[in-house]
Amino acid sequence: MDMREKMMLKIGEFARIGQVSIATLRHYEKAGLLKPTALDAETGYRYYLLDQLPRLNRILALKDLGFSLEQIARLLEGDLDVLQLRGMFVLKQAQTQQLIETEQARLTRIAARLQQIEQEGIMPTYDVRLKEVDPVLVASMRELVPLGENLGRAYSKIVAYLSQQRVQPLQPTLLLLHSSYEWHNDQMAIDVETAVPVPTALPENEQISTRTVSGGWMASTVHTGNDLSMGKAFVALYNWIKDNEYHVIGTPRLIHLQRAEYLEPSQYVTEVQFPIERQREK
Amino acid sequence: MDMREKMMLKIGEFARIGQVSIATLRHYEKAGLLKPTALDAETGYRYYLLDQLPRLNRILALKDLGFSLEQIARLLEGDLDVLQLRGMFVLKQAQTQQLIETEQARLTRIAARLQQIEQEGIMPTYDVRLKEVDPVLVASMRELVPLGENLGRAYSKIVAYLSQQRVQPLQPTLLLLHSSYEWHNDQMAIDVETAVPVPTALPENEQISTRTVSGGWMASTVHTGNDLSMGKAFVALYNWIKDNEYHVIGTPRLIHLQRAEYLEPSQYVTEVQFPIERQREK
DNA sequence: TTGCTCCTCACGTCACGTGAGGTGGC
DNA sequence: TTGCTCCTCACGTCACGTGAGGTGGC
Repeated sequence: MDMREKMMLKIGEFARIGQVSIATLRHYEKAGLLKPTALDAETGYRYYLLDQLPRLNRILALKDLGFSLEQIARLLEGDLDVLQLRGMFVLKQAQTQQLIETEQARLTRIAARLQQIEQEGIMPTYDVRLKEVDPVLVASMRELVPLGENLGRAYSKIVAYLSQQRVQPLQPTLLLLHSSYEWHNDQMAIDVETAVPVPTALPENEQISTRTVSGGWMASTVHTGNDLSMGKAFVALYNWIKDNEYHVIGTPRLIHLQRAEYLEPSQYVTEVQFPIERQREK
Repeated sequence: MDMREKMMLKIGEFARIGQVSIATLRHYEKAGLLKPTALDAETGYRYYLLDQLPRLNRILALKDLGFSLEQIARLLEGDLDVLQLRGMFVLKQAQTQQLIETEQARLTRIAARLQQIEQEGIMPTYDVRLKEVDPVLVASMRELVPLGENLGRAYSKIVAYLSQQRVQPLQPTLLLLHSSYEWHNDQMAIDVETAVPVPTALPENEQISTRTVSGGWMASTVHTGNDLSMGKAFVALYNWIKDNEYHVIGTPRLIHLQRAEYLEPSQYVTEVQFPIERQREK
């Protein structure tokens, strides 16, 4: 090699100086980010100049800022004006900020789980999920149900009315718990609305009306078994909502995913939902 | 279907209730996480029971905590004792914490870049990288070099000595800048050590000694061109170190990656390194 | 002749998403 | 017959890492 020329580096040397793997350099070539200055036509050997080191460093610096190779290619093209350049960095900044917040929330949930595991010595029974539900049209009836009685006793009345109106009830039935237990006629009672989804509005009845139950974000868990054993599901939901800095903004709901006369109560499957909202910032 | 049996759900219904995609359910089956209760041998249709919803929710909750499907499989196996269970969560917590710190650091770097772009209206010239370098054995000579003179003027003396000792100098030469400019004999001068890597120790000489230059973490950037225009590289390094909450813990180094008599100074390639350390926590 | 470095495919990663091409029940 | 739902491959994603099988220069 002519000593008066700049040093040509084989891929291994350039990789060592640049502190990257050979595979990375080949990958960057395929991605159009960094082409060897020379290619030996016979052997296919790649040759690099040290002049290319700043470009490699720029690629690695941008990657370190979180840009994809495709974005880096655009950034290196040089045909961006300052506003576009700034835009890409502002966007990346926002995405990174968002990611951090997501991970912080995750950390909170992990810590809550860990505490449960340490207290109970086992994986908690109920898994809470955040979900968005759609509004739904229902035929509903609201009443005070004395303690101990079947919460959904209005269900058969609604079904009878629907059948009389020749309307098919849609699965599954919702119960909206408008209050906790309270006194009513010397008994503890609960103010509950039984709501059966229907495909279309019905004429009013003195007891049964058609309305739209609102949708929105819910903290949700699934309970298997009879209604009396549902307390822990409520506790799990409450704790999750508290630990994750949400708060309740409406009536709790029970969704009778699996329930029928011919089933044992131990086979019932009920989803419990609490409508929630992010805690306001302090 | 016998009405006295539990409802069998087709994959689409189960997916809708569980708020996941059909592809996800099929994927979880392949991963051994959630098998349909029944498979129609003729059609291949998958059938699920609502009883499986809690398991799906558990899978999704664990995924939401950041576990991989393989880890979730282990967590669901149930053959973990509390210590192992706790261990997996503690590990995940630590990893998440680590990730957040990494992203925070990234955010700091993005903000610094963004500020540079807004001030200079262009992508900064120098890209700083963090790298770890190995200790290296060198033949070195330290002297005070007056302002304006070639910093590496000791280089030829060392090379001559090495040649006399029949030792090949290894590329590339290092300069260690032991001080900034200071007064010396009525002139500004800089205390600089020229260090040529050698494969083996040499006998002492009144001017040239063999020693090991320490390794460690460096903030590094690459300058192309002559030494006089190197100021901006130093500024870029200083700012990066400050912005990223490191601090300098040793002498700056210049590495003559590309430099020779026959080259134009504009073709010189020099790496500038500052040994650094994480800022102590407040 | 033996290492050493380089070459080009091709496949794997992770958790699915997205067709392509085909079948079964109302 | 026409939608609708389901089926099974197969490929793509992103930035490389890791062989397998082969070649060129000291």
